[in-house]
Amino acid sequence: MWERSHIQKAGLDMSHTIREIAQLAGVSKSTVSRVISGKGYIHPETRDAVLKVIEELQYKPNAVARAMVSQRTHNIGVLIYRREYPIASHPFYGKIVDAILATAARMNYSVFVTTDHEMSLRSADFMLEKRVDGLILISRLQQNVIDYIHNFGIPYVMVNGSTDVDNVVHVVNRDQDGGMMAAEYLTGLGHRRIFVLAGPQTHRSHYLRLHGFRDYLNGIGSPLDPSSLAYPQASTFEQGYEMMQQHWPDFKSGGYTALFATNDMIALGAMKFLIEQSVRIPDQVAVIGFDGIDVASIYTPSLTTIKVDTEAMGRTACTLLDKLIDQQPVNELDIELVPELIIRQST
Amino acid sequence: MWERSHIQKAGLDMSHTIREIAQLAGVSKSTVSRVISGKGYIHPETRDAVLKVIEELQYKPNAVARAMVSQRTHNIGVLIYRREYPIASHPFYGKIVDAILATAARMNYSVFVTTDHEMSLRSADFMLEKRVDGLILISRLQQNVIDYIHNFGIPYVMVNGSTDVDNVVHVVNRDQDGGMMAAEYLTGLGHRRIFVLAGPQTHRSHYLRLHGFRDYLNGIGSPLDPSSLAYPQASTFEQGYEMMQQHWPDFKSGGYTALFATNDMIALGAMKFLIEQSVRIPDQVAVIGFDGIDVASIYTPSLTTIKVDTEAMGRTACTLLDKLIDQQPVNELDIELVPELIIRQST
DNA sequence: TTGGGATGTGGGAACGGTCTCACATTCAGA
DNA sequence: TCTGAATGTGAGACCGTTCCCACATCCCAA
Repeated sequence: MWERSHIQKAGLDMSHTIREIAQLAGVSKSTVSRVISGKGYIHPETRDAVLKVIEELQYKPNAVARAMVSQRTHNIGVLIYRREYPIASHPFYGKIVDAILATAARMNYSVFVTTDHEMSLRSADFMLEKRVDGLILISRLQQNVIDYIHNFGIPYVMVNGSTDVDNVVHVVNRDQDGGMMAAEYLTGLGHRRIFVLAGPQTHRSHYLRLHGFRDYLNGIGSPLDPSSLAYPQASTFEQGYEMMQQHWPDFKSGGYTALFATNDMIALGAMKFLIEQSVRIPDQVAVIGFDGIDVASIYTPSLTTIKVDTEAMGRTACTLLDKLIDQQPVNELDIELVPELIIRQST
Repeated sequence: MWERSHIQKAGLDMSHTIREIAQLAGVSKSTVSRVISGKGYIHPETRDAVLKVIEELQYKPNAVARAMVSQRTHNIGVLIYRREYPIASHPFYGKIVDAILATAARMNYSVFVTTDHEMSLRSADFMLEKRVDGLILISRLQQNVIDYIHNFGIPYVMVNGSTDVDNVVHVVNRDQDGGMMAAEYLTGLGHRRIFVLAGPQTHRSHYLRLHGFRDYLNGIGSPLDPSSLAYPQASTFEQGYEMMQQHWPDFKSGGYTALFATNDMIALGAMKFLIEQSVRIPDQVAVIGFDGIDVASIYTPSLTTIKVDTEAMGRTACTLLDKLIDQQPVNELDIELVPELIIRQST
């Protein structure tokens, strides 16, 4: 049986306070504070003496106490709504989180990461009570959660979501343009019979991607036939597979030469089914997805896709949030990022 | 041009203090504190009156102030060392983080997630200054970072890593057993000529997995030939692909019927190369990986693997850390989780 | 010599809670 | 009627910082 006290003893000793430093250096705590912050006048000799004690005791300023008086925690929260997947390992949102983590670190913010499924208000409450300086809301959170946060009066930025509230900073992908890019690319390759797997149309992204795609086809006078469309209920691999399976008879008889899915996971699921049916990709059927998740690049065949700039999403969200926190003016409320066509083996 | 003051005004008003509540309820702040904490005697009527004011003002206790006096932040930090990938989106570590996030939320902890590449001590310093109640260290951090944290005297748990320091709680996978399971399974299928791609042997996991595999083969009198072994420099998809490509001539002429890789990413990379060479999997070559990442299950063919219980890793780490924080006795320092063989299409 | 800016330091009030202690009231049992 | 435990409330110290203000030098120009 082993008790924690052992570990405790192993450490040199628990953390010190500014008062102890002051005492040992023979100065007042105000002076120590001045040395640490670098503000105000201080005699070089005094500074060195204080610095020496700080070094010796391995003193680390208490950020909690600091936050208490400065009313700034230098913490931000990331709140994600996900039903299907947990957050961090989500192939798409995880990338955004990564970018936020990297950018926030550079800006000296620590990041609370929270996933919110079901308990909704509880996780928001948590962040609010912890007095984060600001929040980044990812994906489509329930409106009541947004209102709740909004009413608390804390700065926040929405990523890849939408809300009814006005005057909120949004960072989104130009999904409609991306849809058009996909259509332009496929038709440019000569494809005319294209099957489309469109994820939940209640989702802003899926909706816009489909519409961009459709608009382009309309524009070139080759409109999308309703029978060429299927709607997976969720934007998952499994749904992609099942939907493809379900529509396989029509697909075969329909003379389709290409497939567009409104996200990569659906595309991959569909592709798996096609491969299992010994369909040669891209020779018999070309496949294009949307998102640009990592898996798409390592699949066999690797998946052509419209890549969302998740790095920029996270980075921009962070930068804007920092501005809001600093009360700096933000001259654009809606940041729209341009996606990129990544051509791979599947087309 | 839009300024943040607009958003500010939108909120009902900034957060209130216990003092305001007290004033409005006509009681002292001690009483309000008692209502909130539920400790001590309090008259039902007084409680209701206070509760009413709290509800009206949407009062949220300030966790920072609370932490200040209680010396407990109810925050924990997750520190991950990763060179190749960012953290959250890492297919393996991301899963552990997810489990930590879920468990921590259940235990009323908020979680700081930090990735540590290069800056090493800086991210540790950050957590320490924020006075987290404890830390979870994932993967093999540099020893000096561990020492640094250890000396500070804060409770911490190591996941999937190792250290020279004694009396540290470790949560690991039974990698050696897993290696044996892979060998047992493949030989059970009748395979005798097995090629092995073993990731960096400086990594505890890769080292043990290879050794378990080798031990089993030795045990059944069919030892692994050194020529059947290749060492990718990193445990990545690309390295798996390249290594397979490089050893392809030997592989073809060697009469191999199976491939074992010490992690899934390497296995997938190798598999991609094999598929591109029109090798039929599993008919001509059976492939087995290790880790049990999501991609393995959706690949075509899906990858048989030794799955590490990442959920239990995160959960256990959290539970143990909570015990350490609470100064409860921990009767086992090394928690070893049992991996599971997941049979899929590739074997 | 004297005034006053520049330089250097300390005292003490916040920040928003928790918690101990003191004190007041009620009430049951002797 | 008295006593003391149970119940209920408030005052104020404290957690570890920051920052304002007061005060003490020092130095240089008038």
